[in-house]
Amino acid sequence: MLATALPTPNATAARRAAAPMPCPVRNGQLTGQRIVDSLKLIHDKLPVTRRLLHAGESVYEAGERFDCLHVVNSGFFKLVNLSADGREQVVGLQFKGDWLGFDGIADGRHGCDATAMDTGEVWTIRYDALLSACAEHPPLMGVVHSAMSREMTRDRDSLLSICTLPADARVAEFLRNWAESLSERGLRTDQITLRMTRAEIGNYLGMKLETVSRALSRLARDSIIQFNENGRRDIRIPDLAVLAAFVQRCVSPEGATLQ
Amino acid sequence: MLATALPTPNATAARRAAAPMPCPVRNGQLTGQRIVDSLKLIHDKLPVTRRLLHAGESVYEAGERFDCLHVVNSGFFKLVNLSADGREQVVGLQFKGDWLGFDGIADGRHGCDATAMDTGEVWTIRYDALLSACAEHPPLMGVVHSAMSREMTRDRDSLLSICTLPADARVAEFLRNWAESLSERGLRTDQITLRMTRAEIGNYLGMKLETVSRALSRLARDSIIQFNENGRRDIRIPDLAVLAAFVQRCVSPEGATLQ
DNA sequence: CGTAAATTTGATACGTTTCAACCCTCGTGG
DNA sequence: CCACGAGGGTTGAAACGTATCAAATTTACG
Repeated sequence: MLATALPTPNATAARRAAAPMPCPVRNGQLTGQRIVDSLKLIHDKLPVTRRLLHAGESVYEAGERFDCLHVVNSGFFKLVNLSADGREQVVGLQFKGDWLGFDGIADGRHGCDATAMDTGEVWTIRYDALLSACAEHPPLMGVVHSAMSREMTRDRDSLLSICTLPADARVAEFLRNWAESLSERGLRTDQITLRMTRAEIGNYLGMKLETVSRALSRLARDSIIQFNENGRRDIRIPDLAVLAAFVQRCVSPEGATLQ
Repeated sequence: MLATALPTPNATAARRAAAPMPCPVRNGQLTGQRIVDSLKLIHDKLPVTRRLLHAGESVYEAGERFDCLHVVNSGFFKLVNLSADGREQVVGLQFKGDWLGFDGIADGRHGCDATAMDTGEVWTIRYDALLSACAEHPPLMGVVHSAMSREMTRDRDSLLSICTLPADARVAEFLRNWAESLSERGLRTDQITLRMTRAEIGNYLGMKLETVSRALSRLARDSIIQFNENGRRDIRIPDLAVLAAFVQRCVSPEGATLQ
């Protein structure tokens, strides 16, 4: 039993599972509505500057002075953390409705690079303007806090996966999360196009590119995913539940289907 | 070269290092002042409820309804993220001046357990009361945002270490960060007492307890740290620079002392 | 169309985990 | 007072999973 690594009694392991958990589809729809509503609120109440970026262009870079936050309106973006000695780590993937730049608030400088992964648009908002607007329009503050809070939760779930799942399961979880993000935004989840190289995926998941490649090959061999005819960047997920079940099987290799 | 795992050109690797980086001691003093000032502001402007906790007691648990945030006034606390299937992961260690509970804002429920590691006090603040107070007293909002932002930055630095450093260096970095936290709070850094078991440290760093034990033994053998006469929970760090140098040596095993 | 980049796959090396034994400390109760 | 047991820690040997190195193949793109 993995969880016994911590002395804390694990009688409460299923607490989180016990929390109200609406069905994924409905939750996706609710989340989708939240994203749409938030974007509308931002657009209506804030002085935003629209900015179009192409793949590889950066919204900001680590070390730059922090003045603005950005909301992703389309496309998707990676956050890369850099160490002084040149190590780099993808620490986040941001989709429509997600924010960029919170990490700069504390010390007035950005701590990460934010880079477009394909063509996309961000809405740029001066932080001081945001604060003024929030003062006049409190619900806006709720939107901002929720976005920060959600980002922390996502980062921690990501850390949990990295530290507790073997490579194959990590890749499966990654695909599942990606599909979930698409679902929340009202997009189809059976057909997903990764706009990241194996090296980027591997960096994000804490493994090497070859390991990602092998994991995907195994998932395909077991028919948990399929590659499209064209290239190997398009992945079909016949059944998300099967993908989730695979992750569970990696965690508890019992034959029994518990819960 | 590790960094070539990502296609992004790495010409900018030292950007972060190039950012203004005051000497550690002075930075510690500045941070210490910030912590003191923040706590004073919170205490003056907010209706706080003081709450004393003993080792093992929880401030809140995952799944509980979110109503309040908490500021650590003394002691230290761990944040443990739980998955539905029982995996658990220490995702944060919070010291004096740090906040607890941000992760609950987004969906109204806490996503982690927050547990006291020794006797300590938190100041509990109703979230709605905090919002009202911030509306009347804007600097307070800055304090809250900074705290959230800093927590995100710290989590990402932690992820960077976990994904890019070998076990020994991770343990060394952990000790260095711990000492840095103490330094920022005006405490002595040559003598630190870990109030965590090897299993907890290992979980936090993404390795097993035996690996932590071996890493500490090796650091001690190389005189980078020393164990105290009493027990092996008290660790002396003769020279923080040597500890930092050890981490660098793990990353770039060249004999040359670059920069 | 040709070249560079990305991907796959195999063989091997390496680091961490697993399993096991043993030690130490501390609190408890015979 | 000391025997005892529980929890934490250390260390060794072997097993395991992932990284590394090295092809060969496919894909992207000027």
